[in-house]
Parts: sequence; C-alpha cells; structure tokens
Amino acid sequence: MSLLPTATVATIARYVGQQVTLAGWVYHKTEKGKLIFILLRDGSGTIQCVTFKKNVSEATFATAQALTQESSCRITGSVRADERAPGGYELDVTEIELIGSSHEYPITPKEHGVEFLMEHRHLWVRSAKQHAILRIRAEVIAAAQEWLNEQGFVRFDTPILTATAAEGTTNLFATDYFDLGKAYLAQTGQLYVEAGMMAFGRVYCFGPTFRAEKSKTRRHLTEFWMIEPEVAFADHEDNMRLQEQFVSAIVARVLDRRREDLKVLERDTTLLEQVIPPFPRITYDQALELIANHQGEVEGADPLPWGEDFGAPHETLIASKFDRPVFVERFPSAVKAFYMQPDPNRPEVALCADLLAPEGYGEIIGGSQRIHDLTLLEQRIREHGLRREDYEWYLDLRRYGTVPHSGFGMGIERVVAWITGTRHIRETIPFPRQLYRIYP
RNA sequence: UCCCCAAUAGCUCAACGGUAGAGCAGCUGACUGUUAAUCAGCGGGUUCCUGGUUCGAAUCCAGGUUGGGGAGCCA
Repeated sequence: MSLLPTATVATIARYVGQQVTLAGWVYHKTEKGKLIFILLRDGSGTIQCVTFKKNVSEATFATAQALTQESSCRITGSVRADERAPGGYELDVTEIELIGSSHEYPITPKEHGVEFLMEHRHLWVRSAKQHAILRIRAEVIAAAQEWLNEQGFVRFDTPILTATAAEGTTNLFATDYFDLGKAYLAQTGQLYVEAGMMAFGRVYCFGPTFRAEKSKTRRHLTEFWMIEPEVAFADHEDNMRLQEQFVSAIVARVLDRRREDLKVLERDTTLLEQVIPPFPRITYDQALELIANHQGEVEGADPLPWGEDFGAPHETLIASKFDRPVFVERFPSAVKAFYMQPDPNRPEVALCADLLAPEGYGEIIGGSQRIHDLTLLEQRIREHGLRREDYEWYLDLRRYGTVPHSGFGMGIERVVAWITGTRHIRETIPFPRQLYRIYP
C-alpha cells in the first residue's frame, strides 16, 4: 500500500472541488472548540486544513486534537478556494491518519537564539525562511549549471583529495593517504579544470571546497561550494563578459521562478531587477582613489598604499557606490595567485577581476586570465616558492598546445546570501561547517 | 591568532548585593474562522564551571569553558 499523497500543496489549485489526500507535517495548529485549524506543510508549501467536529468521525476528531507541531500525517478532504485561508485554498477535512507523533518540538513559533537554532539545524531547515533560502540555493545551482550547459560547457569534475596546495598560500585540511603521505582537501578545482579546458574548450567544475582558515565572520565557511568555469582562447575581457552574463542569468531565473520564496524572505527585489549587463568596472588603482575620496564613510575602510589588498570594509565601501555588482580589475600581481597573466602594458598588475556584490555581500567571484607561456609560469612557480615537481603535470598543459585562457570561481553561498538578503552565510547551506561548529 | 560581548526554567528574557520571576512551549479545561488565537488553571531551576570578596553573591572580582560579533585571510 502506498502512502504517497494524491496531491501536493504547490499544485492544489488544480484540485478545487475534488477529494485529495495530502501527506506532510503539522506546521501550526489552532483549536477553537469544535473547529480545528491545521496548517499542513508538505515540502511544496503549506495549506490550512479545517476540521469541523460534525464533518468527521469521533476518531478523526480525536486524532486532530492530538496532533502537535511537526507530527506527520495524511489528511484527506476536499479542496476549496477561500479568501479567509492563507494561500487562498483550504482543505475541508474528512479523515486524518497520524503517521509519526512529535512531542515537544524544540523550535517553537517564538524567537530563538543563534546557538540554539544552529544546534537544531537538522530541524531548523523545516522553518519557512530557511526553507525559502535553501530552495533558492537549489535554484541558483540549477540555473548556473543549466546556463553553462546551454552555452556549450562540459561539466568536468575535479578531485577533492589532492596531493598539494593549488594556490599554496591558504591553510588546507590534511588527512593521511595510505603510503603516499598526506592528502589535502581541495580549496579549488582551478588547476585541474584547466586540463579539462584543454580537452573540451569550455568546462566547469562544481563541488565543495575546503579552507582551513581561522576565519570567524558572517562571510566564511570552512566548507563551501564553488562553480568554476574555464574557457580556452578567452582573454580577460571575454572572461568579464561571461561573468556578467552568467550572474545576470542566475538572478533573472531566481526572480522568475522563486518570487514567492523571496517574498517569504521579505527581500526587496528592486536592486535585483537592475542586475543586467554590462556591470560597472573599475581598476584597482581607481578603487584606491575611491577609497581615499570616501574616507570615513565605512568603518575600517582606511586609505591603502598601492600594493595592499583590500579588506572587507574596503569591499563594502566600493560596492556601496554602485547599484549593480562591480568588477575591480587589474590587482597588483604580488597579492594574487601565481598563475595569473600579467597585463602586457603594465606587468606589475594581473589580468584579473573580483566581482563584488552590492549591499555589502562581498566578493562573489574571483577570476583571471591564466599564464599560458611555459617559461613565465615556471618563473612564477619559483618566485612563489612552490615545489616545481608538484606542478609538472600543470606545466605540461603549457607544453602541449598551450592557448590563452581564462576562468573564474563563484562562491555559491555568497551568491545565495546576496540574492536572498541573508546576512549570515551559515543559513545558505544546509549544514554549515565553521571554525567552531561541525555538529549537526 | 587578536579585539569586543554574552551565559538565569525546554526556548526568549527579567531580577543587578537581601525569599529566582514573566511570556512562549508542555499538561488540564472552555470556545464554529483561527493566522505567533483568546481565556482560566497546573507542573517546571546545580542562575555555565572553579575559586575569591561579603553577615549575605544570579548580581562584585579572578581564572576557565562554551557561544556570538568583528579583524586578518579569502569565495
């Protein structure tokens, strides 16, 4: 016997006047004597189920009375449009079957603190706002992959266990790898995806990446998901054009398909509607000037000497001057990764760009044109103090049919935080991994 | 690693040197249109830990633990 429902809340409008069976969990219940309102949550939405004592058996009414928050049940009744009901439709209940009881569900309709909610993350994901955020996360991921697929990109999965640090600088999680010594959890798929690019022309990798940085801010996780496209024969300008089209397409799809979720989150969508190409671009040098000219506007955004990288307050200040995501391009090579192509007219800066989200959500993309010349790449590996033997395979990519190429990495959680207006990144992934949290 | 803040009932908080309290949640009862219903009643405490000051400490002091916010680093 199947327990599957005959309808879902999301599609309930089709069933007006019909008898259906829904299956889900009790989100909320109000008793008024011989009348009981059950707000049923089935994953696709919530609907009010009205139980009148005279319409149901004694057993069903007793079941309705016994239902508690998050009890699971199957409810049968007829669908009716009613303007008094939240959502516009409600179910006139004829039968209720309790599946799983729920005693003293910890997350009540009242307020809770961050620590408590994080300890109960496995239950918190049932709550309306968390549900909306995670649905939009799923939409962002689907939109990103489908858009790239339509543009002729091939998904090319890169390893999570790696032998060396791809970028050499940040801290890595280490684990024992049999007789081969230490393995490290990947902090990027970048180097491997370049091998794929040489095979397929346009590729991307998508998966979790790991950074053992002791960062304790609302923009950081130790495990986060990144999508990294890489394109052969593409230069720095092509790269930025691709990024602005990519980001705009994702935002447009969320606005198109997840407007109800944005409403649940009370997200002001007017700024999102403006996210259309081209995005403003400023150089690192112009950004320094901007910072100097707006001294004191953002705490901590003090003027910097040429050659210093921005801090979070500087990014917030820069982004606040634009109504769309803004590219900051051509950073000093010294503060960027070893594989970035120098500007031919000005070798001390790299052909790279960071894309800063509006409203203080920080850097959502980092990208660059890559060095395609073997000799220059060898020199950079030396200058960065990296072990050449670890990069022989990567150097091979420059030995056998090298081409100018570019790519970028977009952090899914930061994009979701920005689109949903979620202040802290920990709510944009089902189970966040942070410096002081690995449970649940 | 550094700086700042917090910890009291299941949850959110109050009491700020003198008998530890409220709302919500739970339980009992009333109610045919509730949206975090309302009303009446009941149960619920190692005040994070260790030490100190004091006639007396949830309250003041020291150290620790746990958590939160931020910096650096980064997506």
